[in-house]
Amino acid sequence: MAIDYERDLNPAQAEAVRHAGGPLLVIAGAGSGKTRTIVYRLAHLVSLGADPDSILLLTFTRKASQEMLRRAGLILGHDLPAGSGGTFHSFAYRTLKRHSSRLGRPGGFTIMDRADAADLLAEAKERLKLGKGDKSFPKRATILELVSKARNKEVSLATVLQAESFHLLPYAQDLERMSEYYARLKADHGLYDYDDLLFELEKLLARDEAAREEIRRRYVHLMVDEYQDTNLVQARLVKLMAGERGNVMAVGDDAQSIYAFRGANVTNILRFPQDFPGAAIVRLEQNYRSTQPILDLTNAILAGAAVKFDKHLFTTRENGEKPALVLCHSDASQARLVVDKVRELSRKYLLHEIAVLFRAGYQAFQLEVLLNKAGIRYQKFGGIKFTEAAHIKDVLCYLRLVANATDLPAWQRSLTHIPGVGPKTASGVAQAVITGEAAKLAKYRERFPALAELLVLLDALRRRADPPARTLAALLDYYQPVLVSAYPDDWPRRQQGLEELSALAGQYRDLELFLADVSLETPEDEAAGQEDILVLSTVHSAKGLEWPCVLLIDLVEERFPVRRSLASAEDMEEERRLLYVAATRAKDRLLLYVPEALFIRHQQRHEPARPSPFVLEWAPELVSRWRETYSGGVVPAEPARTEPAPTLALSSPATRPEAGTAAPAEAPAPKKLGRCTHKIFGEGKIVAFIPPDKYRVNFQNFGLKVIVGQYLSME
DNA sequence: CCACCTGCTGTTTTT
DNA sequence: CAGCAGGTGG
Repeated sequence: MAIDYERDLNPAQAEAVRHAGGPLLVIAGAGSGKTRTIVYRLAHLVSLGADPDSILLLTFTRKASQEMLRRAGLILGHDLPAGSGGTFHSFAYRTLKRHSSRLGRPGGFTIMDRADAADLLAEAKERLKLGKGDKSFPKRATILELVSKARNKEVSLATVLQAESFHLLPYAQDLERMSEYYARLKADHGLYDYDDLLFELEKLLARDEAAREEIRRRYVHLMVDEYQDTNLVQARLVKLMAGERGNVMAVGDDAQSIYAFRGANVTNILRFPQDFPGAAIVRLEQNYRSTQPILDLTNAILAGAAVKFDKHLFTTRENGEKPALVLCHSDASQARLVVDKVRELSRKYLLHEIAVLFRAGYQAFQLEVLLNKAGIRYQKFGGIKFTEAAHIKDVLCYLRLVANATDLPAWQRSLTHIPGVGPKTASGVAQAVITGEAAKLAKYRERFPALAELLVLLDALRRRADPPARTLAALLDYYQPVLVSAYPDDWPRRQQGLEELSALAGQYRDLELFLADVSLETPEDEAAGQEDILVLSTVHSAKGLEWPCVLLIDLVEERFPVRRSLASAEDMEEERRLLYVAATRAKDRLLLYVPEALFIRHQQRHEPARPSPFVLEWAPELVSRWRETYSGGVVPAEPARTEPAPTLALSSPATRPEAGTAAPAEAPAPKKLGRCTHKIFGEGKIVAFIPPDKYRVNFQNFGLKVIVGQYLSME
């Protein structure tokens, strides 16, 4: 197979592809053909005689890794050898498993997902008798987040608390103790959390020369994508594996760093030339993805960053529609408008060429309901995963017990499904099983006949060591009545998921490997991408992907950026980069939705929302503006001119002078204090002007509120 | 002593 | 709507 490098690549891409050896850093702007460059380089190396088995492709996210391997397979004309690439975590698992005899963990090890880790922390809390009766003791999810962040950033728990949760500082000691106990529980029960995979691999490579040499011999060429998302230990792993030879190609974009929250460190990519002396550096700046109007907007988003990026993307795709900014009454009507728009677009585009993006998984709930009603098929990425669904976890826990009889969280979960058994009994039984206290166990078996049944089954399965699919089938028989009684309203739907799991298990011969893949690689959903199906995705999961049409919803304060980030300049910068990532996914059409009110669940009513501060930065010519009419249509909205009285009209957000450049005296003249109306709140009285653009309004039915002037009309 | 029920709270992103 | 704490009844 001959690849025409001259035809397919621009000079910068070709330079990266032809790079002879030694370290190479590719700074690749969004849509600049980054994946293409990696894939062509891989093909080039193979054409020069490199063994495909000797090339390792690593990234942080599973999505990006799958996409990279898929495209590499396409250009090479065949699938890459298994083990050619994956996420850092899955690579770490495979390597650790291969060297498990050297790890001093004879019983094998099980990977815990977030829920398991939280359960184990709860166990630690229980045993240490911490936080009893203290309502403000941090929740286990919060603690897990803090513990993991401390590890990822490689600082003390106290430092993390100091930096972002000072209100929890009084608990620093308790949390420290919990964290230590948690680590001990993991070691005692053959459990690894996600972070352990990376640190254990580092330990192995650093201490065990034979293992290190084996890896270095095996992987001659290392390619790391999304390098800006690596954390400290990942960067050290790359260094350890590359060795003296330093055949590392790191690809990334500092402007797309969106994982600082889990310890990703942009300085990794900035420091690459120092970490790997003599590194060649190639910059890819021509964008092949988006039209110029879309790039104008994304360049503007970056221009507002506090840390300026030395980046200005350009394209030859001069023509195209401006991004559309759509004002809608509420998030509920936004969902309806999005469905309408998807229907309209689907006349010109295939459904899978359209994506709806959002900041957090729950923001798609209303939309999902409407899509189901409209009969539009969709696939959702991000948010709750297949394997996190309760019934799937149940069954996986039985399997885990077959693979690892000391898996404490798995015991807890499996045993509490037995009638009459709760957390305490479960803990006691697990303890008795693990330590082999036969007498104690016999008592438990007597008291709970169903327990005896489960123990016999697990024992038999462990001895038989069948292929995973057969073991799973036996366990499903056992689980069936549990499923029906635990989920009386929707067990048939859940059963389908279990069948999918069975099908997946059929592809494996090794139980441990099956379990690891289930927690480290998203099992491809039944709709595997190429089908004609709409994509819903969090912005994080959309990274590295592209669509002709992108609809971005909920561009309001508190949702994008999320509320918590408003307090910290650093977090706000990450939100900005996140918005940049979202907008740069679009090739032809970009639609941005700004609801003016959000449904507040616990109050059962709508509250007004303010547009995202990022939206307020955009100059009027960057976007076309639209608003929802009261009859549910969408009409062009001329900025500012729609205001009834020019003297009262505040400059529209887009024309507002840069904050800080305008002296207070130059601020727009305040509206008269007097009566006004608001779409949601109805009639009210303006009682004060709050520069630069807000009013305090006393509404007849809602009381005092602070409202952006733009949303008030005067009588 | 412990499982189960009831009522309150507060919602990010990934491996 | 889940996750969690505190009360209750077995």
